[in-house]
Amino acid sequence: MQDHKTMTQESGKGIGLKIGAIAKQTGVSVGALRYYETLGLIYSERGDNGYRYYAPEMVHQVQFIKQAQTLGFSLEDIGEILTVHQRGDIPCGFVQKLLQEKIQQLEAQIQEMTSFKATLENYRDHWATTDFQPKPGEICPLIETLNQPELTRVDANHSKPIADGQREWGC
Amino acid sequence: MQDHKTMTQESGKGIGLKIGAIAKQTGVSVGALRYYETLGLIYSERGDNGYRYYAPEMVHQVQFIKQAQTLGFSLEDIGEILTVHQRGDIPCGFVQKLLQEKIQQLEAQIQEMTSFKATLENYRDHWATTDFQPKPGEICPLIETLNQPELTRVDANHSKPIADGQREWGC
DNA sequence: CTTGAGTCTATAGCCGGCTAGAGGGTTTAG
DNA sequence: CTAAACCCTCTAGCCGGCTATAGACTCAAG
Repeated sequence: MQDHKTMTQESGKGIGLKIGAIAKQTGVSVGALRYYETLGLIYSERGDNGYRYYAPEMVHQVQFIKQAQTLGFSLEDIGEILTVHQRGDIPCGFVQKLLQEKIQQLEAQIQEMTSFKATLENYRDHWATTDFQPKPGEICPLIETLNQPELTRVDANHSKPIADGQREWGC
Repeated sequence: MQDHKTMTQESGKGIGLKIGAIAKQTGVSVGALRYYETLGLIYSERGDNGYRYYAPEMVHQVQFIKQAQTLGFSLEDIGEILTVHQRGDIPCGFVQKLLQEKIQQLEAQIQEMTSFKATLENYRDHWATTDFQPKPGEICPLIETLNQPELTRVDANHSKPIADGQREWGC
């Protein structure tokens, strides 16, 4: 016995669940559900009143979508998974392939960000030991002197900075 | 002696540089320059023809914007830096503060992504040792069994997975 | 004088995953 | 019966940093 409201909506005329019932049971907003339908992730039958009526299995399908999102899958990915499923095939192999791709993308992004962070730390540490006084026409010598090759080429080697002595950070 | 075309545009009536000249000298598109102007990052005087005429210093200012972008600063950040500069203050301290914030945000993102990646790897490795056969009504048991607490709580401890034996991945 | 290159404004679109609102019709609880 | 709660479609907006049109004007070279 769920709650009263849900019950009446579920039974009603035996056609199916209205969109609000799906929303309540899944925690996904009505707007999002309509959006999923435009993407073909879920589907419904329409009553004479124009209302969407969903088969009870759609609750599960929406939960599946939510779950897949927590794994970082895009709605497009999820659409492909569901397409495989609806062809009658088992999408697990495909899901594993997608997951492996996600992991690799993540790895690449992490590397990129780590390297970038090292570059920024490099700048920060270098700047921390420098006095600044913009030359006429300069905005911020910190940024404007970045073209110096030793600074721009560092790339994740932040242990031993730059500072070869005689650079004219003359500001 | 730059090239001929640029020369004529630069001199002209002595009013300033037209937008195309700025674009050529900085490598920033005309559209982007107009966009910067709507954000207040650069400014121009208008001729009687309605054209923008830029002071030569604007070339430098646009290069500054580009350079600051390579450090990960948003155009909004850059606008604030330029505001400080145009007040007559030296923005270096402010820039250092912003940079430090960027580094910390980056660090937080990297940690988050690393942890997330570990979770995904955990799933992947667990799934690699499992046979899949969806139960009736299931779409992909890989995804649908994620609610099991040992799997969802892993968090960056990917060395010793889960698999306590008797789980009914009965599919 | 003509033609092509440059400039102007204003608007729409992109990426993803929605949310919010207007302006209607329908259903349901009391 | 009535009012609230629900449902519908269509449109616009968000985030950032632009790009890409359309339609009109101006300028420079031959």
